[in-house]
Order: sequence, then C-alpha cells, then structure tokens
Amino acid sequence: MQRAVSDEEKGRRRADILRAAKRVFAKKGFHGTTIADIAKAARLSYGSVYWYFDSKDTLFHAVMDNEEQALRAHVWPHVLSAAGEGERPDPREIMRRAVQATFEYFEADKASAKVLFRDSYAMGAQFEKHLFGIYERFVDDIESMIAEAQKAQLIVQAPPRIVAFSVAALIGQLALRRLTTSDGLEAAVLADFVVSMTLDGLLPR
Amino acid sequence: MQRAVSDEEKGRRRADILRAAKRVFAKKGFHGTTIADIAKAARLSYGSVYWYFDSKDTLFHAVMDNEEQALRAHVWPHVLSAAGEGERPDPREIMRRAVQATFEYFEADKASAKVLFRDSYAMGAQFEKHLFGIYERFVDDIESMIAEAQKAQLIVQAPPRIVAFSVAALIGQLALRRLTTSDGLEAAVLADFVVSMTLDGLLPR
Amino acid sequence: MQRAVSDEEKGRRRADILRAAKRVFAKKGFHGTTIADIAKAARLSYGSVYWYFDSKDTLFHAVMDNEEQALRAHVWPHVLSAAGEGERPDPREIMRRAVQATFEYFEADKASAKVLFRDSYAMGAQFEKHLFGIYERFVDDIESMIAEAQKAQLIVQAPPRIVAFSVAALIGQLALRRLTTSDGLEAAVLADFVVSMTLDGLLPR
Amino acid sequence: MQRAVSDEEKGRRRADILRAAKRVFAKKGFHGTTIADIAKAARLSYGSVYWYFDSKDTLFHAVMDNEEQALRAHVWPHVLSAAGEGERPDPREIMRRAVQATFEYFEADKASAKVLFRDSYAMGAQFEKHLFGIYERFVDDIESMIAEAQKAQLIVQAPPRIVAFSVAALIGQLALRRLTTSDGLEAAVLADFVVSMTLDGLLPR
DNA sequence: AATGAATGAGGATTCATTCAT
DNA sequence: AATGAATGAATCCTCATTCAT
Repeated sequence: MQRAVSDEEKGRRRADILRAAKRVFAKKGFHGTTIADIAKAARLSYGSVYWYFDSKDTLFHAVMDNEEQALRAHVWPHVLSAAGEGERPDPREIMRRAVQATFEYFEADKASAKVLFRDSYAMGAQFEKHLFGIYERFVDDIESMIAEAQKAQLIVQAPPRIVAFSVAALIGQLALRRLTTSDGLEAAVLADFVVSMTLDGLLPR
Repeated sequence: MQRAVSDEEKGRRRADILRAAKRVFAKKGFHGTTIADIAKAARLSYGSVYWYFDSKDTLFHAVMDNEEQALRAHVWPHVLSAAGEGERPDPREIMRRAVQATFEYFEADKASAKVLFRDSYAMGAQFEKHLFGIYERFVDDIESMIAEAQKAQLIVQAPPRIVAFSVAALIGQLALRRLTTSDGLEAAVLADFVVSMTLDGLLPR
Repeated sequence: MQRAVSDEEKGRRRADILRAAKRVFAKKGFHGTTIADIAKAARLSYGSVYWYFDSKDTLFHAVMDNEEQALRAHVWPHVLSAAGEGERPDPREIMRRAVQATFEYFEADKASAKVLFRDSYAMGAQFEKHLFGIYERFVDDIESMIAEAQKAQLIVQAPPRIVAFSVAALIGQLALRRLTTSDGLEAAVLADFVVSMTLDGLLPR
Repeated sequence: MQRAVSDEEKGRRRADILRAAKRVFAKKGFHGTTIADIAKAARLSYGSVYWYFDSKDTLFHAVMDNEEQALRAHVWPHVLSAAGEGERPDPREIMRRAVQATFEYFEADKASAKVLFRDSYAMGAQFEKHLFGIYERFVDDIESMIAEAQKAQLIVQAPPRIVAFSVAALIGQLALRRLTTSDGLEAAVLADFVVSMTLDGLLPR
C-alpha cells in the first residue's frame, strides 16, 4: 500500500518535472535551458531532478516521447471516428479532421509544438536517431492511410512515403507558424486550406 | 592603394571564415561548434576570427544572410527565365523550376540546407527576429508570384501568404529530408511530385 | 529483554555494514565509494546507514579500527605461542610466525590489506591522526619485542622504534604487493625471506 | 625567435603549474585539491590550468612523472659515483649513498615524497597502471644492482625482484615517515641503519 | 528502525571573449 | 593584422546528509 502510494507519488512528480521541462524547453530552447530552470519551474531543488532523470539529455528525450504520445492520443480518435463514419472512408474528411485536431492540439499546448518541431531539430547527432524515430512514426501512420487510399484509387499514384512526409511537413510547419505569427486564421479554416490544397491542388479544376 | 588591397584581402578572409563557419555549423550545429573549430577550418588562429566578426552570434547571422543570398541568387534566374518564356507565364513550369533549382542548390551544398533549415531553428529568442526576417523574405517572393497567378485566375483563391508559406515549407522540409534520407529519388522527380501535388492535388482529376 | 534482542540485532546490522563497507572501500577506494554502494552491498537502504554511523568518515574510521583489531587478533596468538615455546624466545621463529600470519591474514582477506595500507593513506589531514594511531600501535607491539630482544642481546643495538617501523613497513608493503602482483611465491617462502633478510642481512655470513 | 621565446615561456608556465600542483597535492591530497587551489598557488586563473593540462588527472600524472624524474636525477649520480670508486663496487657504499641521497631529496622537498608515496596510492584503478609503471622502474633499477651483486656473490641468493622491492619499500616508507614524525635522527644515521640492517641483518654477527 | 525523496554545496570542465605582444 | 595566452562566467552532475513518513 505504502509502496503503491509511493509509486503513484513518484509518477506524479515525474510528470510534474516533465511538464515543467516542456515549458522551459519550449521557452528557452534546449541549450538555453538549465536544469536549475526546470527545477525551479517544477518547484524542486535542482538536485532532485536527477532523482527522476539521469541527465538533461534523458529528460529531453522523455519530453519528446511524452509529447509524441500525447499528440497521437489527441489526434488519432478524430481520424478513427472520421474513418468509421459513412459506408466508405472519405479521405478528405479524415484528413481535415486530422489536420484540425493537430492544429488544435498545438494551439492548446504551444510548448508542445515548439519542443517537437523546433528544438528537436538542431540537437546534434546524439538525438538524431531518436528524433528520426519519432518523425518516422508520424510519417508511418500517414503513409499507411495514403497507401490504402491509393489502393482504393481514391488518390493519385505517387511514392506514398513522400506523400506522407509532405503532408506531415505541411501540417507541422503550419502548426509551428501559428505559434509565432498570427494571421487571424482559425484552425478550421487553415485545416480546410491544407486539405484543399493537398487534395485538389492549386490549379482550378 | 595599400588600403584597397587590404580591403580586398580582408574581404577574402571574411569570406573564408564564412565558408568555414558554414561547414562547421552544418556539421556540428551552432552549439556544438566552437570558434576554435571554425578558425581551424579557416586556417586561422581563433583570436583572429574576432577581427572579422564581433561574436559567434554575429558570425552565425552573417552565415545565414550569406546563405539566403546565395540561394536566391541561384534560384531566381530559373524562375525569371521560366516566367519570361512563352506569351503568358505557366505557373506549373515556374514552380517546377524553382523547386528543382532549390533542390539542386541544396544538393550541391548540403551544409547550406542544414544551416538554414535546421540550426537556425532552435536558436533562442535572440535569433528569432532575424531568422523570421529571412523566412519572411522567402515567403514574400513566393507570395507575390502566387498573388499574380491568382489575379490571372491561374490558381484558386486562398490566402496567398498561407499558400506561399505552405509551398516554402514543403520545399524546405523535403530538401532537408534529402540530406538525411536517401530514397533514391532524383531531384527532378521529387520536384515534379511537389509541383504536381501542389497544383493538381492528390485526388484524381 | 526486547531491548537486548534489539541491541543484538543492531550489533549484527552494524557488523554487516562494516563488512560491506570494507569490501567496497577495498574495491573502489574511499573516494570512489558512495554510501549507496555500501548500503547496497549490505542489503540496506542507504538512509539506514546513518542510523548506525554518523558519517562516511566515521564509517571509514570504524572499518579501520575493526581491521586493526582483527589483524591483531589473528597475528598475536602466533607470536605468543612462538614466544612461549622452548626455554628462551627465538626471535627468528617469533618473527617468522608473525610475518607469515600477517601474510596469511591478508591473503585470506585481501580487502583488509587494501583498506589498511592503501586507502588509509591519502585521506587528508582529517584521518592522519587516527591513522597515525593505528600504525603507531602496530609499531609499538613490534618495538617492545625488539627492545626485549635487544636487552637479551639477541639482536644488534639500534633505535628500536626505527627497527620496529622498518619491520612493519616491510611486512605491510610486501603484503600489499601480493595483492596486485603475483610472482608465485608462497606466503611461507616470502615470510622466510623477510625474516632472513631482516635478521641475517643480505651479505653472506 | 618570437616562437622560441614563446615556447620557452610556455615551458616555464607549465613548470610553475607543476610545482604549484605538487605543493597543493602534497598538502591536501589529490581529492582534497581543487583546480582552483592549484591555479591560485600558481597565480593563474583556474581556466588557464586547462591551457597547459587537459584535466586534473593528467596534471596529477604529470606531477608524478616529474617527481620520478627529479628523484632519479638526484639519486643516480650518487650511485654511479659510488659504483665507480675503488676497483670493485662496494654494495654497502652504493646502497648507503643511494639511501642517503633519497632521504636528502625528500628532506629537501617534502612535497615530493608525499605525492609519490602517499597520494599515488589510493587513486583508483585509473592510475594504477601508470603508478605501477613508476614503481616498477624504481624496483627495476635496484633489481639490476642486486642481481649483479648476486652474480659477484657479494650478497646472498634470493629472488632479486623481492629483494629489490623490499629495499625500495623500506626506503620509501622510512622517507615518508620522516615527513610526519621527527625522531631527531639525521638522514645519514637513518641511512646507515637501513644499510646495516639490510646487509648485515639484525642478529649479531 | 527503515526507507528513499529532497536538498544543495561543491567541483571539474568548457569556451566565448579580451588583450598584450 | 595576427596570434594565442589568460580569464572567469556558466553549468552539469555527484553525493553526503537530512528528514518526513
């Protein structure tokens, strides 16, 4: 019992630090952040951070993984529900919802986008592999959808991985842009645009 | 006279350092690079770097600006020549050339893409403004083309800045991807895909 | 009653920790050892170590004292039995047994020698006094034997303390050497050599 | 010219640091010494120490090597001069001079003995190899003398390495002892005793 | 008695920057 | 102009010790 409480407690603290770390990393970037910054944000002494994480690197990895999961957890249900509606999946609707959900997610948690799409880049070779994995998984998801749609001849033939990557890049960069630039466009409108450009193209039909 | 030679000499040295800095920044990232690294690559003593640049930040800024100019200088002629051909501009051809030229440029100078699209991100607030300016200028160029094409009803209506940004993001991310992932696709093929997806969309026409 | 059991229990735990500490100190050196290391070796949580010992320093002191006692307890009987045999004490036999017993002791418990002769050195001023005491007591024992032998004109005149220290040093260093260097010499052979060199000298008689 | 001066200057500084480091290491022990301590003793800022030495470990190694050389440089001439006198080498005289020279050396530079015989022990596995080499070289020197003397039947047969090690240990420990304990014995007297005990033994002849 | 979370002093090391030569 | 020695701020991380439970 005592043990269980302790574990739960420990998990909570870990989550606190993770949350604080995300905030600070997002604000100051990885290299601009000190462990002391994070500790202060988590209302802990800096030594304690090391009780939960082995190093600054480890902590950053954990933040990234966490964000990845949270993002998927938020977006996926929207995709599934869209896919489950009607008799046959409507790629347009699926994509629209996925994009919009992604925008909303980042809108609600701006730090998340910053960490995932900004910091995780310039981290040096050490992180490249880990980071690569995360992106690949995003692209994997999209790719499988693309491939299926191609099989059903719902969309044109093209290397599905490239298509998937392009869509992912588009979403990611637009989401990131929204954090620094406000052009007054709502998430829904932007999502519509992404979908429309991606599916219909810019040339008049 | 003495002065002129000296200035010229100075310019040459400056360029040497800039070139060396780009290489090293691209390889090790901004934070992983020391002034000594750059100096060694430029075959100078590290103290001398400060004769040409005030600080590491200044140097990085200069590298970015330099790359921006070089990229534009490479890409623009292709765009102009495409725009000047025939009686009326063909957006497809313009875009195809622009994209391909960009890919080629980064292909030929991989360090450039790394510096522009990777490092310049996570640099902290200090660079954000400067960096922002660079990207905005890219987008500006594209935006004006988009706007014109829309006026001529060559492409669909949509917020031109968003369209422009999307195209820029797509090109940038795909170029960056080519540096780490080799899927065997040639630049021309990839360019065709970007154009085709962007202009025609993924849905079968 | 409860108390007695508790005390006994406590003594056992203390001994456990002491034993574990000796092992770890011997293996990693004082500065290379953490309280956590010791606790783990003693199958305790590290916080508990402080219930038995005030500090790491205290613990190290205790280990040294313990080793000192154990060594004496092992060696002394051999000396006494040798001294009690025959009608008059034979210094050669006494010494031979003492040396051999010492070698055997350290042979059986290598950690002991390491702690006593290696770590206890470079411990800084804090330990110097304590350490000094231990060595002095060793030397005291030998000195009294030396002095007695001198009185009986069994050995040559010389400052007995220096003689005693020399013998102690010789034994200690040779014992320590055996821990790292194996030249295949058995303890008995080595003991014979020490005695022979010390008593007869290197010059042919 | 400029270059040569600079090199000379650099060597001087390095020597300054080495000297300062020896003093501080001797006083506080390796673990009790901070780089800042050494820097202050050398009247430098602590960052500068790293201009001359890669790390604290490296610096300590360098100090040890330095002391080894200095000791040999001091003692060896005495040995050689003794060996060169008369028609055949007198082991007693050679040894007496070597021992006395060693005592004198350490007498004049107490820090040296502390570093070589005290700190260098408990340094952990990292140094063991290096340290081992130093001691082995000392013992090598003595061993060859011993072996030669044995060949000439000047001294009794016994494993020369053990004999050599024993002599080295005796000298070392007695020298170290003199640093902390003053029994009023002059170096010459002590040297005589070592020689006499080692060569003639403690038993009356 | 025992646990292990929390604390924070302490220290090695890096590196941008300055400046005497 | 160029050099490279010197500086010291900055930061990660370790670990002895304390203390609430």
